[in-house]
Amino acid sequence: MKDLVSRCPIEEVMQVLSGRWPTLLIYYLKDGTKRFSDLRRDNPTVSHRILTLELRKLEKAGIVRRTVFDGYPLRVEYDLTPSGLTLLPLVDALGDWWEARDARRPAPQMKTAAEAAAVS
Amino acid sequence: MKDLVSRCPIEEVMQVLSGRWPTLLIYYLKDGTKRFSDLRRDNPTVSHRILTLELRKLEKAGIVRRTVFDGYPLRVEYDLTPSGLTLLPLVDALGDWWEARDARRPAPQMKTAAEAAAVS
DNA sequence: TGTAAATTACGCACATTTTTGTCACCACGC
DNA sequence: GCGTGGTGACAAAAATGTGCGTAATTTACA
Repeated sequence: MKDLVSRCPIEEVMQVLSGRWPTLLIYYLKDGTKRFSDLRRDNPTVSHRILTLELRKLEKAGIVRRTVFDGYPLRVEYDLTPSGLTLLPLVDALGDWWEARDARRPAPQMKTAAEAAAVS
Repeated sequence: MKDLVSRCPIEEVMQVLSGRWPTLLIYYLKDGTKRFSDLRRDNPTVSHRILTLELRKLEKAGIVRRTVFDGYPLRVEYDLTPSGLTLLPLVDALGDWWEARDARRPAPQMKTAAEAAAVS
């Protein structure tokens, strides 16, 4: 998703929120200020490069604030901006919608993991 | 985003909604039933292959319903499921949030396009 | 007391993986 | 041959990962 194809705000938000990490990072920052290494621990599968890139993207979007303290063993803190805080309930709502939808779905469904296993 | 790294519903929704097209398609289907070719016209930059793939993904997620009519010039219709309809306001809310955030942002900001142009 | 090693939060170059696009092709009836 | 709604093979592009280097200071150890 390098560039936009419409002037639609929906496409613009998705440009920022698309992918696995942005929403998860927002979710983890819900608890308050975190350091870079905290976020890595929260999600061990993200590479440090991608984590920095995603955080910068969120910063540019005005969702996350990055604070650098100079000193001994370098220290950078991340937290949600006021704007980011207003986004939080929307992201949560999507999660809730997904769960509710799961409950709503007709019976003959399988979890994706089970499906994958079954195909083998 | 081939597979999940957490059991978090947020990650699961994003697996479906990530990318440029899913939310835009949902948005276009807001107006009601559309045919495949209508959706292509709504968004001329999506390749037909991706359009089918995205629609199938949304179908599997229970957001979109696909109806095939057999007859002369083949005919397939797409519309939102009840579940998809409940998702709609959430997607709209994201768009609204983005616009509101734009208004909220401090003055010395540039549009990304302008930035890109300026760098050259 | 001197020296090596670890820590933190990255940036950079390169490699791999994943996603997306292109093009050709199919069946159907007109 | 046209338009409809696709599918499949292959290619290009984009996203993501890997491993190394860096700064300043602290700690480990002899």
